[in-house]
Amino acid sequence: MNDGDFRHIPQFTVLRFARYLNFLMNLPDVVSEISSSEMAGIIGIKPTQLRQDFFTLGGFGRQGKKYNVQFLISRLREVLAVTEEQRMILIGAGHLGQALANYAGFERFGLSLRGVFDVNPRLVGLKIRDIPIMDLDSMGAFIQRNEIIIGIICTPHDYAQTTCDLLTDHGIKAIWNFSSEHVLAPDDVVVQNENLSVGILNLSYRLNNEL
Amino acid sequence: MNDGDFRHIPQFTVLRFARYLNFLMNLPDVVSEISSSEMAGIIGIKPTQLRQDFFTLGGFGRQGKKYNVQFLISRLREVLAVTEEQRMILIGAGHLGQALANYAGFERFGLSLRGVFDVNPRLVGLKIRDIPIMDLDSMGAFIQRNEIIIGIICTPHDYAQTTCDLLTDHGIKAIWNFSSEHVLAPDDVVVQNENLSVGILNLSYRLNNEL
DNA sequence: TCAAACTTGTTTATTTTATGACAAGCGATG
DNA sequence: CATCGCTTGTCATAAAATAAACAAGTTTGA
Repeated sequence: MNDGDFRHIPQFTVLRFARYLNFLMNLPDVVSEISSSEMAGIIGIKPTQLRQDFFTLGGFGRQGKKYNVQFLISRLREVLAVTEEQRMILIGAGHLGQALANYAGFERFGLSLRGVFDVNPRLVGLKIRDIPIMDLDSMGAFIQRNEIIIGIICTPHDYAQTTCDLLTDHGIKAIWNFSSEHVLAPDDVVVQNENLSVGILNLSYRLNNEL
Repeated sequence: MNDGDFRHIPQFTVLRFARYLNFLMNLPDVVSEISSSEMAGIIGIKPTQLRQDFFTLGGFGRQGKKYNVQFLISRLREVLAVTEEQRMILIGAGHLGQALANYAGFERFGLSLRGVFDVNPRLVGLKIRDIPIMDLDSMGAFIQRNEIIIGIICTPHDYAQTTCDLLTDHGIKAIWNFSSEHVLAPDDVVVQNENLSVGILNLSYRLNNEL
């Protein structure tokens, strides 16, 4: 119902888009359409917020009719830019690093983990799901040869910023940081800090204040 | 400088409190005081936001003087309710579950993981850092005997809601959910959904739109 | 002692996000 | 065909979060 298709998408709407996409992709195949209130109820938000979110994408859906699940999925993949393959590497093959490398759930978004790097010589040479663990010194060449654009940091916190610098020096454009240290990067690099302690501390606060 | 000490704390301020606390606890011992601009610069926010956040806690700090690191830490621990031990269990000993169980980083907040549960008989009986992996059937009794208040869900997404229900049925008051399914719980239970895909999808969006 | 360069506390304004209200459209039922 | 109950699109308003501005205090050094 609108023309330009270019409306500003609020920051928080993007986060919800990710949740919507996840939810829709987990849905059984037999579900071909869904209403805003059904979906919002399960996700735990208000239907009007969901419709407002979709409104920023321009008019799809028609009044009186539910949303088509497959169309929603493809539209959201488009917006979130996960229609084509994006290659990743991971640095730090500790417990969390290994767990993420073993997790195959990102592949359905076209996110492909190509290599794991560590400084521990006892880990170098091993494989995780056919993904080789390599020495950190070989990272630069690997990034260029394999057109890697996303780096995942799973090092101890005191190596996080150094690792981040190393990644950006070698041309990485997106960093997903799981260490407990907030890392900073140049303006042309996107950083997503995912400090797990924040989640549990927030839970602790809410446990003692909301109830 | 204020009296009642009771001001509303915005939701997002709480999340930043968690980041502040993390940052301060990672600091070397020799750093005994810090200014809002130093701290904000490293964390990647504006100094005025940091001061505004602390303002909600009532007046501490004095004009002209930097913040005392130890005082900040203890005040933040107080607000986030991590001054005393809180006991946790974890359900689902897959890769991510094992990684979290191996991660000792939460203990410094008094968060103590007491048991891991799984349905896989090949895992039951093993230990992770002295934490026993037990059969899911024994969970209810374990919760009551050990005064567990936090449950961590690391199951596949199609078992997440069932696990959540099981936990709440046995009196768990806080749930930290790492599955890709958003789980819902009764009003007297706090849920923190930590779907990892949201982070990477947000990163993908920003990579393709902010740059 | 005085001034300059810092610091934080607090209020006010701006921006961003969430909610509410309602028109408009579809589909089934009688 | 008319109506009732459902649906989404859209705009206006309310609420929340962020940023700016500045007063007021401390420290340092000339």
